[in-house]
Amino acid sequence: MPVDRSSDHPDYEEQVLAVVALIPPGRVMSYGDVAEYLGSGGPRQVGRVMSRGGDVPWWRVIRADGRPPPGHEAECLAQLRAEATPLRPDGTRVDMRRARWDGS
DNA sequence: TGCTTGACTTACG
DNA sequence: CCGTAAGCCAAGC
Repeated sequence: MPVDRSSDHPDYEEQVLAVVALIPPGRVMSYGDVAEYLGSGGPRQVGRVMSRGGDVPWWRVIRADGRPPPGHEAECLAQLRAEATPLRPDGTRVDMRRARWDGS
């Protein structure tokens, strides 16, 4: 009989991590962007996977307002800066208009 | 079974 | 710029 996966997504973590790994240096995606790219779940689910951690450039996934996740601001900004990611003049947020990656 | 929590987002004041 | 409110989805207790 067909497997009921209507509420079963054990591979979701793999999907999210795969997309994050595809983000090129100097670019970023918001949690909502990753969710939309996958076409499943939502920003919170992506955030949940990211919080679990993974061998991916997690710093390239930030909030929609261009601000890094709480508790990782310094590390995230350090990495973004090292990769020449377009930052706001204040240096505390990312210039989403330029840094946002659409998957091209 | 039901409420709380969380690396979210958008809108309003 | 900051705080609050509502919407959102899955996991944990």
